[in-house]
Amino acid sequence: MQLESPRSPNGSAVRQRNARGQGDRLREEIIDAARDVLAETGNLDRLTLRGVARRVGIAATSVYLHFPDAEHLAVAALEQTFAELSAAASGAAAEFADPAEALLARCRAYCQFGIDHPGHYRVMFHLDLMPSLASGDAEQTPGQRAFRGLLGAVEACLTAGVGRPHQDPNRLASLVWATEHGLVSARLARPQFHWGSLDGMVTEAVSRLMGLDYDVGSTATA
Amino acid sequence: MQLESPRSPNGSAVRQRNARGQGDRLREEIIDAARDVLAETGNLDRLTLRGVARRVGIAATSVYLHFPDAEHLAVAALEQTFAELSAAASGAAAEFADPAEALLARCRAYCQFGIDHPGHYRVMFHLDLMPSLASGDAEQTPGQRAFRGLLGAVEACLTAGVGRPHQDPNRLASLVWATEHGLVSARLARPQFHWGSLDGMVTEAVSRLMGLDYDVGSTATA
DNA sequence: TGTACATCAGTGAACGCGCGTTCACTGATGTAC
DNA sequence: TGTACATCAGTGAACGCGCGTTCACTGATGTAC
Repeated sequence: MQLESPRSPNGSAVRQRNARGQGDRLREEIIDAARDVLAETGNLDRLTLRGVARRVGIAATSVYLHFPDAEHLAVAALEQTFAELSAAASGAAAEFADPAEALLARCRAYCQFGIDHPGHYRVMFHLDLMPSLASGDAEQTPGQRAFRGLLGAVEACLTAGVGRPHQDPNRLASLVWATEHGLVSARLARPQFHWGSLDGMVTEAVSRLMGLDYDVGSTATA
Repeated sequence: MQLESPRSPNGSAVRQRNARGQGDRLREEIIDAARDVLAETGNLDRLTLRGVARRVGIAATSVYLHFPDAEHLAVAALEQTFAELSAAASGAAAEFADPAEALLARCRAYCQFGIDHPGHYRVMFHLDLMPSLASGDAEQTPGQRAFRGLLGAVEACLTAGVGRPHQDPNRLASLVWATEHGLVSARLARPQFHWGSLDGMVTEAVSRLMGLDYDVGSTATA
C-alpha cells in the first residue's frame, strides 16, 4: 500500500503554511509555478494568477501578498531565465581562449538554450514586456546585459584581428544577435520544416557574418 | 449639423443584412475584422469570436455561419497576409535582372513588410498554427510557398556563379530566411534597442551569408 | 395572378466557465509588560 | 509566570466581466404550382 501525498479537495497539492519569518518562500514557489506555466505554454496571456495559485496549492488571493499583478510576476519569472541564458552563453565561451572559437561557442550555446527552452524563449522575445515596468533605466534590462556579453565577444575578435575588419562592433554584434535569434525563432515557429543541424547552421552563419574564413578563401564550410 | 452613420445600442456600427445569394460577403467582413484584431494585438489569443462579431456589428453566433471556430478564422485571415508578404517580396525581386540584386531586393522587401505589419508578422511566426488544420499536405502551407520563392532566388545566384559557391542551396536559403526573420523579429521584440538602418543591415547580412563580395575582398560593406 | 412553401441570412437569450479583484476574516506565533 | 496585544502568513466567499457554445427563432425573398 502506497502512501499518497496529501491532496486538497480540488486535487492540487496541500501546502503547509510557512513558519513565521519565512513568508518569502512562497514568493519563490509562485515564481517557480509561473515559470512552469510559461515553459509549457510559451504564452504570456496564459499566465493567470488563478492558474499559478492552483499550481502552488494556495488561494488565488495569496499571490497578491507578493505580486501586484501578473505582469510583475512574469517579469520576476523571466529575469531568472534571462540570467540562465546569459550564464549558458558565457559559460560556453569561457572554455575557449581563441576569440573566434569563444564567439562561436557562445552563439551555439545561446541557440541551444533557446531550442531546449522553447516556451521560455518565445515569451522572452515575443514582446518587450519591460517598458511598462521600466524605471527610466533602459540600459539595465536583462536582455541588454546579455547583449553586452555578445558585444564583448565580437569586439575581442575584432581587436585580435580575427575575421574580417569592421568599423562598427555594435552593428556587427547586432547582426550576430539578430541572426542567432532568427535561427532559434524560425525553428520554434516552424518545427515541421526540414532544418539541418543547429550547431552547423549557427557556426556557418556566424562565421560568414564575422568573415572568419576571410583569409582562407575555401569553397564552403562544413 | 452632421449626419451620423447608424449605430446600434451597444455602439457598434449597424449593418444591413446582405441580399439573398450574397451571404459570402459576411465571410469577407469577418476576415477583415479578424485581420484588424491580429494587426492591433499581434496575439492569436486576443482573437475572439465575440470580439470579431462586435467589430463587424453582427451577433456572435453569426460567425458560426462561416467558421467552425476561431482557429479556422485565424488561418483564413493569415492566408491573406502570407500572400501579401510573398507578393511584396516577389514584386521587389522582379525589378532586377541581376540575381544578386534581385535576392537583396527580395530580402529587403520581406523585412520591410514585417516592420510595416508588426502585429501580423508576430502572429504569422510566433507559433505554427497550421499543423492542427493540416490535411496531410505539409508542403502546401503558405509559408512553404513563400520559402520556395526565396529558394529560387538563392539558386539563381548559385547557378549564375554570383557569390561564393555552396553545395546545398536549400540549406543556404534556410540560413538566409532565418536571418531575415531574425532581423525582423528582433526589432519587433526590442523596439527600444538602438538598431541602425533596416535596409543596411539586411543588405550586409545577406551579402555576407551569400558571399556576394567573395571575389572583391573589400574591407567592409557600407 | 395568387398562395403555400423553402431557403437564406442572420438574431437573441441563455448556459456554464475561468478570470481579476475586493473584502472581511482566521489562526498560529512571537513580544511587551 | 501570565496575559494582552501585534504581527505574520495566509483563506474563502463574493462580485462582475467576457468568453465559447447551444438552441430555438425571425423575417425577408425567391419558387413551384
